[in-house]
Amino acid sequence: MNDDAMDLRARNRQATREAISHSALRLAIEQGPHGLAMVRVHDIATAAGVSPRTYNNYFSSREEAICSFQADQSRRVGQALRSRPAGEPLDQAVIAAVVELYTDPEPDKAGLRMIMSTPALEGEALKAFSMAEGPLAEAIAARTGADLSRDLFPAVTAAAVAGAIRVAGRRWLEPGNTDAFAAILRRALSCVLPAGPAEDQRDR
Amino acid sequence: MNDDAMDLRARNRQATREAISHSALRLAIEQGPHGLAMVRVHDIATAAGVSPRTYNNYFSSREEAICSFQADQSRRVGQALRSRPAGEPLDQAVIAAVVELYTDPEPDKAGLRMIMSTPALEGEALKAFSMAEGPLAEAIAARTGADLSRDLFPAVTAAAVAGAIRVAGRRWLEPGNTDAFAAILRRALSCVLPAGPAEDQRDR
DNA sequence: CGCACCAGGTGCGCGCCACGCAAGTTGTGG
DNA sequence: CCACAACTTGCGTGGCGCGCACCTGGTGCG
Repeated sequence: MNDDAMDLRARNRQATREAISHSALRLAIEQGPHGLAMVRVHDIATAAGVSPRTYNNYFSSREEAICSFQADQSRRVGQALRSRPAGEPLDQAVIAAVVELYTDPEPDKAGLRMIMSTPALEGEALKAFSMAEGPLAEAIAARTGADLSRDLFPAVTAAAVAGAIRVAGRRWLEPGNTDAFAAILRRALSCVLPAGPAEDQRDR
Repeated sequence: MNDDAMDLRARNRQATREAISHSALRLAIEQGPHGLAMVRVHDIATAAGVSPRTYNNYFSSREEAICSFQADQSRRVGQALRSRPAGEPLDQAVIAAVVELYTDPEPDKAGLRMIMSTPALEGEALKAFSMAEGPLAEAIAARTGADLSRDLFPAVTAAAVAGAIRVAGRRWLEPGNTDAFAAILRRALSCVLPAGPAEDQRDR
Protein backbone atom coordinates (compact mmCIF):
# COMPACT_ATOMS: atom_id res chain seq x y z
CA MET A 1 0.00 0.00 0.00
CA ASN A 2 2.47 2.60 1.25
CA ASP A 3 5.05 2.85 -1.46
CA ASP A 4 7.62 4.49 0.76
CA ALA A 5 7.35 1.66 3.23
CA MET A 6 9.18 -0.49 0.70
CA ASP A 7 12.70 -0.30 -0.61
CA LEU A 8 13.47 0.58 -4.21
CA ARG A 9 13.51 -3.06 -5.28
CA ALA A 10 10.04 -3.73 -3.94
CA ARG A 11 8.63 -0.50 -5.37
CA ASN A 12 10.01 -1.24 -8.83
CA ARG A 13 8.66 -4.73 -8.66
CA GLN A 14 5.24 -3.51 -7.62
CA ALA A 15 5.27 -0.88 -10.37
CA THR A 16 6.20 -3.47 -12.98
CA ARG A 17 3.47 -5.79 -11.81
CA GLU A 18 0.89 -3.05 -11.98
CA ALA A 19 2.10 -1.90 -15.37
CA ILE A 20 1.72 -5.39 -16.78
CA SER A 21 -1.64 -5.98 -15.16
CA HIS A 22 -2.93 -2.60 -16.28
CA SER A 23 -1.74 -3.05 -19.85
CA ALA A 24 -3.24 -6.53 -20.00
CA LEU A 25 -6.63 -5.32 -18.83
CA ARG A 26 -6.60 -2.29 -21.10
CA LEU A 27 -5.72 -4.31 -24.19
CA ALA A 28 -8.33 -6.91 -23.31
CA ILE A 29 -11.01 -4.25 -22.97
CA GLU A 30 -10.01 -2.72 -26.29
CA GLN A 31 -10.48 -6.03 -28.06
CA GLY A 32 -13.64 -6.87 -26.16
CA PRO A 33 -14.75 -10.26 -24.84
CA HIS A 34 -14.80 -11.81 -28.29
CA GLY A 35 -11.35 -10.76 -29.38
CA LEU A 36 -9.42 -11.94 -26.36
CA ALA A 37 -7.51 -14.45 -28.46
CA MET A 38 -6.01 -11.57 -30.41
CA VAL A 39 -4.35 -10.08 -27.35
CA ARG A 40 -0.86 -11.52 -27.62
CA VAL A 41 1.55 -11.79 -24.76
CA HIS A 42 3.99 -9.79 -26.83
CA ASP A 43 1.55 -6.87 -27.00
CA ILE A 44 0.93 -6.86 -23.27
CA ALA A 45 4.64 -6.93 -22.49
CA THR A 46 5.46 -4.22 -25.00
CA ALA A 47 2.66 -2.00 -23.72
CA ALA A 48 4.01 -2.42 -20.21
CA GLY A 49 7.54 -1.66 -21.33
CA VAL A 50 9.03 -5.03 -20.45
CA SER A 51 10.10 -8.12 -22.34
CA PRO A 52 7.69 -11.03 -22.83
CA ARG A 53 9.98 -13.11 -20.67
CA THR A 54 9.59 -10.66 -17.81
CA TYR A 55 5.83 -10.61 -18.18
CA ASN A 56 5.76 -14.22 -17.34
CA ASN A 57 8.00 -13.85 -14.35
CA TYR A 58 4.98 -12.07 -12.88
CA PHE A 59 2.03 -13.90 -14.40
CA SER A 60 1.82 -17.38 -15.82
CA SER A 61 -1.05 -16.65 -18.16
CA ARG A 62 -2.80 -13.73 -19.83
CA GLU A 63 -5.92 -14.55 -17.88
CA GLU A 64 -4.10 -14.20 -14.59
CA ALA A 65 -2.65 -10.84 -15.57
CA ILE A 66 -6.01 -9.51 -16.70
CA CYS A 67 -7.83 -10.60 -13.55
CA SER A 68 -5.14 -9.68 -11.06
CA PHE A 69 -6.75 -6.35 -10.13
CA GLN A 70 -9.81 -8.23 -8.94
CA ALA A 71 -7.66 -10.74 -7.09
CA ASP A 72 -5.90 -7.89 -5.29
CA GLN A 73 -9.24 -6.36 -4.37
CA SER A 74 -10.46 -9.65 -2.96
CA ARG A 75 -7.36 -10.09 -0.88
CA ARG A 76 -8.26 -6.89 0.98
CA VAL A 77 -11.69 -8.03 2.17
CA GLY A 78 -10.39 -9.82 5.26
CA GLN A 79 -8.48 -6.80 6.41
CA ALA A 80 -11.46 -4.55 5.70
CA LEU A 81 -13.60 -6.60 8.05
CA ARG A 82 -10.94 -6.54 10.75
CA SER A 83 -10.88 -2.77 10.64
CA ARG A 84 -14.57 -2.57 11.66
CA PRO A 85 -15.32 -1.79 15.31
CA ALA A 86 -15.29 -4.90 17.46
CA GLY A 87 -18.74 -4.46 18.92
CA GLU A 88 -20.54 -4.26 15.57
CA PRO A 89 -22.78 -7.24 14.73
CA LEU A 90 -21.32 -9.56 12.12
CA ASP A 91 -23.82 -8.79 9.37
CA GLN A 92 -23.48 -5.04 9.69
CA ALA A 93 -19.69 -5.27 9.91
CA VAL A 94 -19.39 -7.41 6.80
CA ILE A 95 -21.78 -5.26 4.80
CA ALA A 96 -20.04 -2.06 5.84
CA ALA A 97 -16.60 -3.48 5.11
CA VAL A 98 -17.54 -4.84 1.69
CA VAL A 99 -19.49 -1.78 0.61
CA GLU A 100 -16.68 0.52 1.63
CA LEU A 101 -14.06 -1.59 -0.10
CA TYR A 102 -16.04 -1.92 -3.32
CA THR A 103 -17.31 1.62 -3.68
CA ASP A 104 -14.25 3.69 -2.81
CA PRO A 105 -13.45 4.24 -5.51
CA GLU A 106 -16.35 3.10 -7.68
CA PRO A 107 -15.01 0.03 -9.50
CA ASP A 108 -14.01 0.12 -13.14
CA LYS A 109 -17.19 -0.99 -14.87
CA ALA A 110 -15.44 -1.89 -18.11
CA GLY A 111 -12.87 -4.00 -16.32
CA LEU A 112 -15.43 -5.81 -14.24
CA ARG A 113 -17.55 -6.43 -17.30
CA MET A 114 -14.54 -7.78 -19.13
CA ILE A 115 -13.63 -10.36 -16.54
CA MET A 116 -17.20 -11.32 -15.69
CA SER A 117 -18.59 -11.73 -19.19
CA THR A 118 -15.71 -13.31 -21.04
CA PRO A 119 -15.99 -17.09 -21.08
CA ALA A 120 -12.25 -17.58 -21.42
CA LEU A 121 -11.74 -15.59 -18.21
CA GLU A 122 -14.42 -17.33 -16.20
CA GLY A 123 -12.13 -19.67 -14.31
CA GLU A 124 -9.61 -16.99 -13.52
CA ALA A 125 -12.34 -14.57 -12.46
CA LEU A 126 -13.80 -17.13 -10.06
CA LYS A 127 -10.32 -17.69 -8.66
CA ALA A 128 -9.96 -13.96 -8.18
CA PHE A 129 -13.23 -13.62 -6.27
CA SER A 130 -12.57 -16.72 -4.21
CA MET A 131 -9.29 -15.27 -3.00
CA ALA A 132 -11.34 -13.33 -0.48
CA GLU A 133 -12.53 -16.50 1.19
CA GLY A 134 -9.48 -17.52 3.20
CA PRO A 135 -8.71 -14.20 4.88
CA LEU A 136 -12.39 -13.42 5.23
CA ALA A 137 -13.07 -16.72 6.97
CA GLU A 138 -10.23 -15.99 9.38
CA ALA A 139 -11.56 -12.53 10.09
CA ILE A 140 -15.06 -13.88 10.68
CA ALA A 141 -13.73 -16.56 12.99
CA ALA A 142 -11.73 -13.98 14.91
CA ARG A 143 -14.74 -11.70 15.23
CA THR A 144 -17.20 -14.36 16.33
CA GLY A 145 -14.87 -16.46 18.42
CA ALA A 146 -15.49 -19.46 16.21
CA ASP A 147 -12.79 -22.04 15.55
CA LEU A 148 -11.82 -22.21 11.88
CA SER A 149 -10.66 -25.79 12.17
CA ARG A 150 -13.80 -27.05 13.89
CA ASP A 151 -16.70 -24.83 12.89
CA LEU A 152 -17.97 -24.68 9.34
CA PHE A 153 -19.68 -21.36 9.87
CA PRO A 154 -16.73 -19.03 9.10
CA ALA A 155 -15.62 -20.71 5.89
CA VAL A 156 -19.16 -21.25 4.61
CA THR A 157 -20.13 -17.66 5.35
CA ALA A 158 -16.99 -16.37 3.68
CA ALA A 159 -17.78 -18.40 0.57
CA ALA A 160 -21.37 -17.14 0.63
CA VAL A 161 -20.20 -13.54 0.94
CA ALA A 162 -17.79 -13.96 -1.96
CA GLY A 163 -20.61 -15.45 -4.00
CA ALA A 164 -22.94 -12.62 -3.09
CA ILE A 165 -20.37 -10.05 -4.19
CA ARG A 166 -20.01 -11.87 -7.48
CA VAL A 167 -23.76 -12.01 -8.07
CA ALA A 168 -24.09 -8.36 -7.11
CA GLY A 169 -21.43 -7.45 -9.64
CA ARG A 170 -23.23 -9.41 -12.34
CA ARG A 171 -26.49 -7.67 -11.53
CA TRP A 172 -24.84 -4.26 -11.46
CA LEU A 173 -23.49 -4.82 -14.95
CA GLU A 174 -26.81 -5.86 -16.42
CA PRO A 175 -27.91 -3.56 -19.26
CA GLY A 176 -31.13 -2.28 -17.70
CA ASN A 177 -29.71 -1.71 -14.23
CA THR A 178 -29.94 1.75 -12.72
CA ASP A 179 -29.16 1.01 -9.07
CA ALA A 180 -25.89 1.98 -7.44
CA PHE A 181 -23.45 -0.80 -6.77
CA ALA A 182 -23.58 -0.11 -3.04
CA ALA A 183 -27.33 -0.70 -2.91
CA ILE A 184 -27.11 -3.97 -4.84
CA LEU A 185 -24.25 -5.15 -2.66
CA ARG A 186 -26.27 -4.49 0.51
CA ARG A 187 -29.27 -6.37 -0.78
CA ALA A 188 -27.19 -9.31 -1.97
CA LEU A 189 -25.22 -9.58 1.24
CA SER A 190 -28.30 -9.41 3.42
CA CYS A 191 -29.54 -12.57 1.69
CA VAL A 192 -26.73 -14.63 3.16
CA LEU A 193 -25.81 -12.92 6.39
CA PRO A 194 -27.46 -13.93 9.64
CA ALA A 195 -27.73 -11.27 12.31
CA GLY A 196 -25.00 -13.11 14.13
CA PRO A 197 -23.60 -16.61 14.29
CA ALA A 198 -26.60 -18.35 15.84
CA GLU A 199 -25.65 -20.99 18.36
CA ASP A 200 -27.36 -23.73 16.42
CA GLN A 201 -25.22 -22.96 13.43
CA ARG A 202 -22.05 -23.72 15.31
CA ASP A 203 -21.09 -27.34 15.04
CA ARG A 204 -19.44 -29.67 17.53
CA MET B 1 -28.78 -40.57 -18.20
CA ASN B 2 -30.89 -42.96 -20.26
CA ASP B 3 -28.60 -44.36 -22.87
CA ASP B 4 -31.39 -45.92 -24.87
CA ALA B 5 -33.15 -42.57 -25.11
CA MET B 6 -30.46 -41.51 -27.57
CA ASP B 7 -29.59 -42.76 -31.02
CA LEU B 8 -26.35 -44.55 -31.77
CA ARG B 9 -24.55 -41.34 -32.69
CA ALA B 10 -25.34 -39.66 -29.40
CA ARG B 11 -24.49 -42.74 -27.38
CA ASN B 12 -21.12 -43.11 -29.05
CA ARG B 13 -20.44 -39.47 -28.51
CA GLN B 14 -21.36 -39.71 -24.85
CA ALA B 15 -19.24 -42.83 -24.42
CA THR B 16 -16.24 -41.14 -26.03
CA ARG B 17 -16.65 -38.12 -23.82
CA GLU B 18 -16.80 -40.23 -20.70
CA ALA B 19 -13.84 -42.34 -21.79
CA ILE B 20 -11.71 -39.24 -22.24
CA SER B 21 -12.87 -37.64 -19.01
CA HIS B 22 -12.34 -40.85 -17.08
CA SER B 23 -8.89 -41.46 -18.52
CA ALA B 24 -7.89 -37.87 -17.82
CA LEU B 25 -8.95 -38.09 -14.20
CA ARG B 26 -7.35 -41.48 -13.68
CA LEU B 27 -4.01 -40.42 -15.12
CA ALA B 28 -4.08 -37.21 -13.11
CA ILE B 29 -4.70 -39.14 -9.91
CA GLU B 30 -1.88 -41.53 -10.72
CA GLN B 31 0.57 -38.65 -11.06
CA GLY B 32 -0.82 -36.81 -8.06
CA PRO B 33 -1.32 -33.06 -7.63
CA HIS B 34 2.37 -32.33 -8.09
CA GLY B 35 2.88 -34.26 -11.30
CA LEU B 36 0.00 -32.86 -13.30
CA ALA B 37 2.38 -31.30 -15.79
CA MET B 38 3.56 -34.79 -16.71
CA VAL B 39 0.11 -35.88 -17.87
CA ARG B 40 0.32 -35.25 -21.60
CA VAL B 41 -2.64 -34.84 -23.85
CA HIS B 42 -1.26 -37.69 -25.91
CA ASP B 43 -1.44 -40.02 -22.89
CA ILE B 44 -5.03 -39.09 -22.11
CA ALA B 45 -6.13 -39.59 -25.69
CA THR B 46 -4.32 -42.89 -26.04
CA ALA B 47 -5.73 -44.17 -22.76
CA ALA B 48 -9.20 -43.28 -23.98
CA GLY B 49 -8.61 -44.95 -27.33
CA VAL B 50 -8.94 -41.83 -29.46
CA SER B 51 -6.57 -39.52 -31.27
CA PRO B 52 -5.25 -36.38 -29.58
CA ARG B 53 -7.14 -34.38 -32.16
CA THR B 54 -10.40 -35.98 -31.09
CA TYR B 55 -9.67 -35.35 -27.44
CA ASN B 56 -9.75 -31.72 -28.10
CA ASN B 57 -12.96 -31.85 -30.05
CA TYR B 58 -14.46 -32.62 -26.65
CA PHE B 59 -12.31 -30.64 -24.23
CA SER B 60 -10.19 -27.61 -24.88
CA SER B 61 -7.79 -28.25 -22.04
CA ARG B 62 -6.63 -31.06 -19.79
CA GLU B 63 -8.05 -29.21 -16.81
CA GLU B 64 -11.50 -29.18 -18.36
CA ALA B 65 -11.38 -32.90 -19.09
CA ILE B 66 -10.22 -33.75 -15.58
CA CYS B 67 -12.89 -31.66 -13.88
CA SER B 68 -15.77 -32.53 -16.18
CA PHE B 69 -17.19 -35.19 -13.85
CA GLN B 70 -17.68 -32.52 -11.22
CA ALA B 71 -19.19 -30.15 -13.76
CA ASP B 72 -21.69 -32.82 -14.76
CA GLN B 73 -22.58 -33.42 -11.14
CA SER B 74 -23.15 -29.72 -10.57
CA ARG B 75 -25.42 -29.48 -13.60
CA ARG B 76 -27.78 -31.96 -11.91
CA VAL B 77 -28.37 -29.92 -8.77
CA GLY B 78 -31.13 -27.80 -10.25
CA GLN B 79 -33.07 -30.82 -11.43
CA ALA B 80 -32.53 -32.54 -8.07
CA LEU B 81 -34.20 -29.63 -6.31
CA ARG B 82 -37.09 -29.63 -8.75
CA SER B 83 -37.76 -33.26 -7.98
CA ARG B 84 -38.44 -32.51 -4.31
CA PRO B 85 -42.08 -32.30 -3.21
CA ALA B 86 -43.55 -28.87 -3.81
CA GLY B 87 -44.74 -28.29 -0.26
CA GLU B 88 -41.33 -28.84 1.35
CA PRO B 89 -39.70 -25.73 2.85
CA LEU B 90 -36.82 -24.36 0.79
CA ASP B 91 -34.05 -25.20 3.25
CA GLN B 92 -35.15 -28.78 3.73
CA ALA B 93 -35.69 -29.27 0.02
CA VAL B 94 -32.26 -27.96 -0.91
CA ILE B 95 -30.51 -29.96 1.79
CA ALA B 96 -32.33 -33.14 0.85
CA ALA B 97 -31.66 -32.63 -2.86
CA VAL B 98 -27.97 -31.90 -2.41
CA VAL B 99 -27.35 -34.66 0.11
CA GLU B 100 -29.07 -37.20 -2.10
CA LEU B 101 -27.21 -36.08 -5.20
CA TYR B 102 -23.82 -36.07 -3.49
CA THR B 103 -24.05 -39.27 -1.49
CA ASP B 104 -25.62 -41.65 -3.98
CA PRO B 105 -23.18 -42.94 -4.79
CA GLU B 106 -20.55 -41.76 -2.32
CA PRO B 107 -18.31 -39.48 -4.38
CA ASP B 108 -14.85 -40.56 -5.52
CA LYS B 109 -12.64 -39.23 -2.76
CA ALA B 110 -9.47 -39.43 -4.84
CA GLY B 111 -11.05 -37.55 -7.70
CA LEU B 112 -12.46 -34.85 -5.48
CA ARG B 113 -9.14 -34.49 -3.69
CA MET B 114 -7.38 -34.22 -7.02
CA ILE B 115 -9.48 -31.38 -8.34
CA MET B 116 -9.77 -29.55 -5.02
CA SER B 117 -6.15 -29.65 -3.93
CA THR B 118 -4.30 -29.12 -7.18
CA PRO B 119 -3.47 -25.46 -7.71
CA ALA B 120 -3.39 -25.83 -11.49
CA LEU B 121 -6.97 -27.11 -11.40
CA GLU B 122 -8.32 -24.47 -9.05
CA GLY B 123 -9.90 -22.29 -11.70
CA GLU B 124 -11.46 -25.19 -13.53
CA ALA B 125 -12.73 -26.72 -10.29
CA LEU B 126 -14.40 -23.46 -9.31
CA LYS B 127 -15.99 -23.32 -12.75
CA ALA B 128 -17.26 -26.86 -12.26
CA PHE B 129 -18.87 -26.11 -8.91
CA SER B 130 -20.31 -22.83 -10.11
CA MET B 131 -22.10 -24.61 -12.94
CA ALA B 132 -24.74 -25.51 -10.39
CA GLU B 133 -25.63 -21.88 -9.84
CA GLY B 134 -27.67 -21.08 -12.92
CA PRO B 135 -30.05 -24.05 -12.88
CA LEU B 136 -30.19 -23.97 -9.09
CA ALA B 137 -31.16 -20.31 -9.06
CA GLU B 138 -33.94 -21.04 -11.55
CA ALA B 139 -35.19 -23.93 -9.47
CA ILE B 140 -35.16 -21.80 -6.30
CA ALA B 141 -37.00 -19.01 -8.07
CA ALA B 142 -39.59 -21.47 -9.37
CA ARG B 143 -40.08 -22.96 -5.92
CA THR B 144 -40.36 -19.67 -4.05
CA GLY B 145 -42.20 -17.71 -6.68
CA ALA B 146 -39.38 -15.20 -6.85
CA ASP B 147 -38.47 -13.41 -10.05
CA LEU B 148 -34.96 -14.23 -11.22
CA SER B 149 -34.63 -10.98 -13.12
CA ARG B 150 -35.76 -8.77 -10.24
CA ASP B 151 -34.94 -10.54 -6.99
CA LEU B 152 -31.39 -11.20 -5.90
CA PHE B 153 -32.40 -13.91 -3.49
CA PRO B 154 -32.42 -16.90 -5.88
CA ALA B 155 -29.06 -16.22 -7.50
CA VAL B 156 -27.35 -15.26 -4.25
CA THR B 157 -28.70 -18.32 -2.47
CA ALA B 158 -27.64 -20.56 -5.33
CA ALA B 159 -24.13 -19.15 -5.16
CA ALA B 160 -24.08 -19.60 -1.40
CA VAL B 161 -25.23 -23.21 -1.73
CA ALA B 162 -22.56 -23.93 -4.33
CA GLY B 163 -19.99 -22.38 -2.01
CA ALA B 164 -21.23 -24.42 0.93
CA ILE B 165 -20.91 -27.63 -1.08
CA ARG B 166 -17.37 -26.68 -1.99
CA VAL B 167 -16.41 -25.91 1.61
CA ALA B 168 -18.07 -29.13 2.77
CA GLY B 169 -16.03 -31.08 0.25
CA ARG B 170 -12.83 -29.44 1.43
CA ARG B 171 -13.65 -30.26 5.03
CA TRP B 172 -14.58 -33.83 4.17
CA LEU B 173 -11.18 -34.33 2.55
CA GLU B 174 -9.22 -33.00 5.49
CA PRO B 175 -6.80 -35.58 6.91
CA GLY B 176 -8.27 -35.83 10.40
CA ASN B 177 -11.90 -35.87 9.32
CA THR B 178 -14.05 -38.81 10.39
CA ASP B 179 -17.54 -37.47 9.64
CA ALA B 180 -19.64 -38.72 6.76
CA PHE B 181 -19.96 -36.40 3.79
CA ALA B 182 -23.72 -36.22 4.27
CA ALA B 183 -23.38 -34.88 7.81
CA ILE B 184 -20.87 -32.22 6.79
CA LEU B 185 -23.02 -31.19 3.86
CA ARG B 186 -26.05 -30.73 6.11
CA ARG B 187 -24.14 -28.60 8.58
CA ALA B 188 -22.57 -26.48 5.85
CA LEU B 189 -25.84 -25.92 4.03
CA SER B 190 -27.71 -24.99 7.17
CA CYS B 191 -25.27 -22.10 7.63
CA VAL B 192 -26.55 -20.38 4.51
CA LEU B 193 -30.13 -21.51 4.14
CA PRO B 194 -32.93 -19.52 5.70
CA ALA B 195 -36.00 -21.47 6.78
CA GLY B 196 -37.71 -19.93 3.78
CA PRO B 197 -37.32 -16.85 1.64
CA ALA B 198 -38.21 -14.25 4.25
CA GLU B 199 -40.25 -11.39 2.86
CA ASP B 200 -37.66 -8.84 3.85
CA GLN B 201 -35.10 -10.67 1.76
CA ARG B 202 -37.07 -10.16 -1.39
CA ASP B 203 -36.14 -6.96 -3.08
CA ARG B 204 -38.24 -4.48 -4.99
C1' DC C 1 -33.29 -52.10 -49.80
C1' DG C 2 -29.97 -48.88 -51.53
C1' DC C 3 -28.19 -44.36 -51.79
C1' DA C 4 -26.99 -39.64 -50.81
C1' DC C 5 -25.90 -36.99 -46.79
C1' DC C 6 -23.78 -35.38 -42.82
C1' DA C 7 -21.93 -35.83 -38.00
C1' DG C 8 -17.93 -37.02 -36.14
C1' DG C 9 -12.85 -39.06 -36.07
C1' DT C 10 -8.27 -38.24 -37.76
C1' DG C 11 -3.68 -36.47 -39.77
C1' DC C 12 -1.21 -32.42 -40.71
C1' DG C 13 0.58 -28.04 -39.96
C1' DC C 14 0.88 -23.48 -37.91
C1' DG C 15 1.45 -20.02 -34.42
C1' DC C 16 1.56 -19.24 -29.67
C1' DC C 17 2.90 -19.91 -25.11
C1' DA C 18 5.10 -21.39 -20.53
C1' DC C 19 9.31 -22.05 -18.68
C1' DG C 20 14.37 -23.65 -17.82
C1' DC C 21 18.88 -21.82 -18.47
C1' DA C 22 22.58 -18.73 -18.62
C1' DA C 23 24.16 -14.35 -19.24
C1' DG C 24 23.88 -9.22 -18.36
C1' DT C 25 22.24 -5.28 -15.33
C1' DT C 26 21.02 -2.81 -11.22
C1' DG C 27 19.96 -2.13 -6.19
C1' DT C 28 21.88 -3.18 -1.41
C1' DG C 29 24.56 -3.79 2.65
C1' DG C 30 29.01 -4.20 4.68
C1' DC D 1 34.13 0.64 -3.01
C1' DC D 2 33.05 -4.02 -3.53
C1' DA D 3 30.80 -8.43 -3.39
C1' DC D 4 26.42 -10.30 -3.37
C1' DA D 5 21.58 -10.75 -4.36
C1' DA D 6 17.55 -9.55 -7.04
C1' DC D 7 15.73 -8.73 -11.37
C1' DT D 8 15.54 -8.48 -16.53
C1' DT D 9 16.33 -10.44 -20.81
C1' DG D 10 17.37 -13.53 -25.07
C1' DC D 11 17.32 -18.06 -26.54
C1' DG D 12 15.84 -22.67 -27.07
C1' DT D 13 12.53 -26.39 -26.28
C1' DG D 14 8.48 -29.03 -25.73
C1' DG D 15 3.67 -28.94 -25.70
C1' DC D 16 -0.79 -27.27 -26.88
C1' DG D 17 -5.06 -25.31 -29.18
C1' DC D 18 -7.14 -25.25 -33.29
C1' DG D 19 -8.19 -24.52 -38.45
C1' DC D 20 -8.40 -27.29 -42.52
C1' DA D 21 -9.18 -31.03 -45.43
C1' DC D 22 -10.10 -35.85 -45.85
C1' DC D 23 -12.22 -40.23 -44.53
C1' DT D 24 -15.56 -43.37 -42.25
C1' DG D 25 -19.74 -44.93 -40.61
C1' DG D 26 -24.70 -43.93 -38.84
C1' DT D 27 -29.17 -41.99 -40.62
C1' DG D 28 -33.15 -40.92 -43.02
C1' DC D 29 -35.42 -40.78 -47.39
C1' DG D 30 -37.25 -42.53 -51.68
